[in-house]
Amino acid sequence: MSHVPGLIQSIERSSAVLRLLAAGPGRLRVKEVADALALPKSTAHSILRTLEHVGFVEQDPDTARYRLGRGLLDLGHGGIDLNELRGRALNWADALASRSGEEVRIGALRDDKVVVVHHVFRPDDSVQSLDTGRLLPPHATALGKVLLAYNAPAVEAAERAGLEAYTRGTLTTARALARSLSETRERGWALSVEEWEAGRAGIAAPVRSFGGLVVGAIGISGTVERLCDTRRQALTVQVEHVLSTARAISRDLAAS
Amino acid sequence: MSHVPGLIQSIERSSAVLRLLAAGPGRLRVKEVADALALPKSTAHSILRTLEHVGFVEQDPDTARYRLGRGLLDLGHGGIDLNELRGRALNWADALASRSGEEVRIGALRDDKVVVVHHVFRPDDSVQSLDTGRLLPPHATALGKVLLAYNAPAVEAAERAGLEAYTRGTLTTARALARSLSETRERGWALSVEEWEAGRAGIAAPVRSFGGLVVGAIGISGTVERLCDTRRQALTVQVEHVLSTARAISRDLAAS
DNA sequence: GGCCACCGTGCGACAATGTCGCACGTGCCG
DNA sequence: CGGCACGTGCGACATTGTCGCACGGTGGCC
Repeated sequence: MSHVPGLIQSIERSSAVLRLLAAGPGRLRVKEVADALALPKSTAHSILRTLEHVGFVEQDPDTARYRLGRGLLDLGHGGIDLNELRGRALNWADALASRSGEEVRIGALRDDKVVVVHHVFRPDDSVQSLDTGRLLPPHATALGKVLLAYNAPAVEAAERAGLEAYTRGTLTTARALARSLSETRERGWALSVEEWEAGRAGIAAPVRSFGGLVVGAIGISGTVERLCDTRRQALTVQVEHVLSTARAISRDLAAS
Repeated sequence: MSHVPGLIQSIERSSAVLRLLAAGPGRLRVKEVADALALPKSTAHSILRTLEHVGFVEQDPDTARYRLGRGLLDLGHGGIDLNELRGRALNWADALASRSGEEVRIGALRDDKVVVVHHVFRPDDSVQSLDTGRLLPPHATALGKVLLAYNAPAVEAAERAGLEAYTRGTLTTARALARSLSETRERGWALSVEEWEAGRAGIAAPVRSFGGLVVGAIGISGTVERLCDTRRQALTVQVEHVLSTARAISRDLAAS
């Protein structure tokens, strides 16, 4: 049927599918959805498959019928399942630690703070404390800057909470932070050099789920000498290690 | 970014937009959405415009920022706004009445019954009762058969409630009803000849909103002699009147 | 108060993408 | 046990979504 140009047809159709499923309590067959919207079976099935993938609809394993999914409710209570992120990232984190020779952290935003979801020690180091579950300041760490770069409200919240200075290098003004976040977006990864602890640096990159939504960040941290060159710029090899790992986890999440 | 083939990219993206908007309490700018999902501004804007059109997001008129819309909540409480359907159909209903020379009804499903949303009298007839707000049986009227044809759960409900016989022509078996509904889907309009009241017939067609979702039906009713030929088949001219009017209202709704 | 930069919006062309037809295998109903 | 109808997957085509660019307006900074 004629559809208004300038609007995305498949999104209109998917919203119609959701409305249709919401209209009645009964679960619907593919054929019924196709009939209701005057679509070919294939097209309806393709839309349903995608909606199922993103969690907006669920398919009853027995009857093969579709109903609304839990993902829609989560929109109200807003949030990503951190356990899934952690589980998906476990394998890759170890590999990153051994390849880079540095400790690895995986983080996500929670209440305007960075929560460390997973932590892998530096391979050849003995005395380290387990950071899992710990909260980090978003504006002073590479992990945090990645998460802020792709989440505007969190930036405002962080500024409202005050940009506390931990070292002389900590970004304490909204201007400086905004510039750093913009740089992070452009190149796709974040760098933090002595902004949180003296002598230490961090490199982090975003972990994306389907649609490109940033659901977390993964990064390495170590001494400035090991992560940076003499001009305090991040070493390309280490950046590549982080980036490729982040992309691998993203691909993994998107295929779930 | 690489996306899984077999899935619809724009739907994945739109779900990511919704999740992003749900993640924080703050309203987001187009730029912020685009940055967060690593999309060009244009693409993000196109997705947001479509989501706004279907009611899943709303744009603050002052700040131009986007937030989640009421349409998402309506999914939980499932239902179409009947007032909008009525308002949109008012003008066209009058025109249909004068062109066809018959009375016009607009109906929608409510609790497995057909509720008459709007009613226009037959032009040259004086004594008629206003049907607006009245409930009609779905299986015995043309309006109802259109609505059932595109809503499978309602069919089950109607069968559970019992297919009451009003005349000798009323379809009282699930089989006969299913066949009639299938026929209705194929040709895109419904016919009812002496199934509800003796001597009277009805012709109805679906009113579709965006995505093709059937939100209501519009039809004419009159004596069998005026609506049908000698073989009790619907007159082509009257069918065309109903169909073109239904299409016009659908276009109107889709452009809202 | 003026300037500049950024943002929201719209258009157009290209190519990627969604759509559609067809066919397979399966489960249910008769 | 046979037949039908449904869910699912694949592939080719053409439509459609995407992206780059440019305009007008607004807000912020100096």
